[in-house]
Amino acid sequence: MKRILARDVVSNVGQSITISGWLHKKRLLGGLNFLSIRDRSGVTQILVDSKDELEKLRGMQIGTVLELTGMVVADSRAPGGAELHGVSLTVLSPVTDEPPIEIDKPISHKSENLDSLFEYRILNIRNLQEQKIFRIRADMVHYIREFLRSQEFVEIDTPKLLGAPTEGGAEVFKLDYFGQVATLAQSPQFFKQIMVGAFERVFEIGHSYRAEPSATTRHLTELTMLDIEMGFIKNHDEVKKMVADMTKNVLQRIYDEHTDDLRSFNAPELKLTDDVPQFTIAEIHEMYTKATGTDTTSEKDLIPDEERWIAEHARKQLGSDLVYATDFPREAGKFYHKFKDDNTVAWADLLFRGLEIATVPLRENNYEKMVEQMQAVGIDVTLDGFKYYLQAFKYGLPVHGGCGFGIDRLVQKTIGLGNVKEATLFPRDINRLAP
RNA sequence: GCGCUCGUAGUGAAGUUGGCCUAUCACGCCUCCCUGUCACGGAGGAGAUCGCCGGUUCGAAUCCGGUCGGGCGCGCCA
Repeated sequence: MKRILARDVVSNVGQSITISGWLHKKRLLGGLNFLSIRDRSGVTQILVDSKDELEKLRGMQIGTVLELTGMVVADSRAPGGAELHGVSLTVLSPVTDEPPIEIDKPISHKSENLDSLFEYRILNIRNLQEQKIFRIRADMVHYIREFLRSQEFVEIDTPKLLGAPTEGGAEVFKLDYFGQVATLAQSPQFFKQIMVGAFERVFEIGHSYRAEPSATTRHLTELTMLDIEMGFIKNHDEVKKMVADMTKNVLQRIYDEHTDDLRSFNAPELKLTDDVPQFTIAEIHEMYTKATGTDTTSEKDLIPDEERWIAEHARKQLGSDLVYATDFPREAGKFYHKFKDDNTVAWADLLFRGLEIATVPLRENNYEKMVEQMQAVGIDVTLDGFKYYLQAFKYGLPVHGGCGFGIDRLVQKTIGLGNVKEATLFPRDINRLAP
């Protein structure tokens, strides 16, 4: 018999149907016994009226996989307006061990309980509220793809297994590769720039690996990045606008289409403006120093508290959850950045609710200048890690820029989760490699 | 990596100025009762060498040292 999903039960009133799913809840009242059966579309209530049928569930724990056939009866007292009566049930996969956590109850997201959250991830991901996080995440990624494709970006995949380390900066993971040293990619940086030479506009959604011993609420060792790169741009503003438009589009859609889900997480009200407010790093240092008395004017980057402060300012004074911090000082720049005449870098950070979610720089695209900037920081441009990269410049790259955008952080801040790991199915950090 | 903080049944918590702890509660689990539950309700029961090692003491969940692990903040972060 054809399987009917939970969401379609109510449209089969008067019919005998078969459903299958996981035993989600037993509420045994004696002569009146209710079961909740979970499938991918939701939960169906079953009224078990036969003692023999109920007896098949003796010793069966939550999570037991069942198939049930019964008559759909409309009843306003049933969740969803209908339930199954007169069921006969078959145990497809018995579960006799008591699950270590309660799947049908709210799962604690208190920071001190996060270890248990990830330790029992296999089971708590069956919790309906927990699932919402990852359904929201899946849709946000889907919206990002739709937006970028509508702007004629081509999706690419680039290798995560690389040779000797190149970019420097963040620590890289090294591993044995048939006797030679390989590293895990910290970003698709070089490859996406190379691909500008083919498609002008490219993006990749993939994993990046960083061996930084960071123990914070915003770091993972394996993270999901959206990398965008676009060529033939007039100026830095054009890239910032593209990234801002994409972000606003995705946020607005998720708020429109998951309104109830976001409310169930007490997600903050979404505040967007036509133009994302912008402040230079120097301006933020000055404003922050004036407001708090802590002098940050000699910092090359924003300190975490400044990120929170400027976000608060943008939300309260300007009505925007998004804010750009622009014009990083020259000493913060890397060899592939485009430096400006005023001793700053054409590089902006996009902050969302107080957290850096994207870096949005302009690249140097002139071959000679690129080689010069590389040699200035002691790079041997004949190494494999650089010579192929440089070919793209030697044989013609237009002015280009893009962004590295943290998907995990975007989801975290959209929902209002305290730790980026909560927005990740199976987070990887300094101590956790499983599950 | 540094600082602060936490570690008690399967889960979440209380107890932590040493003795009233033979360790308390809630949920879950087991047995039974219950005909409209939806965090069902009721009665009873099982389940913890209080992270680990060592020390102080007549006596340690509680104090001290070490160790492992978690969390938060900072640093680091193309």
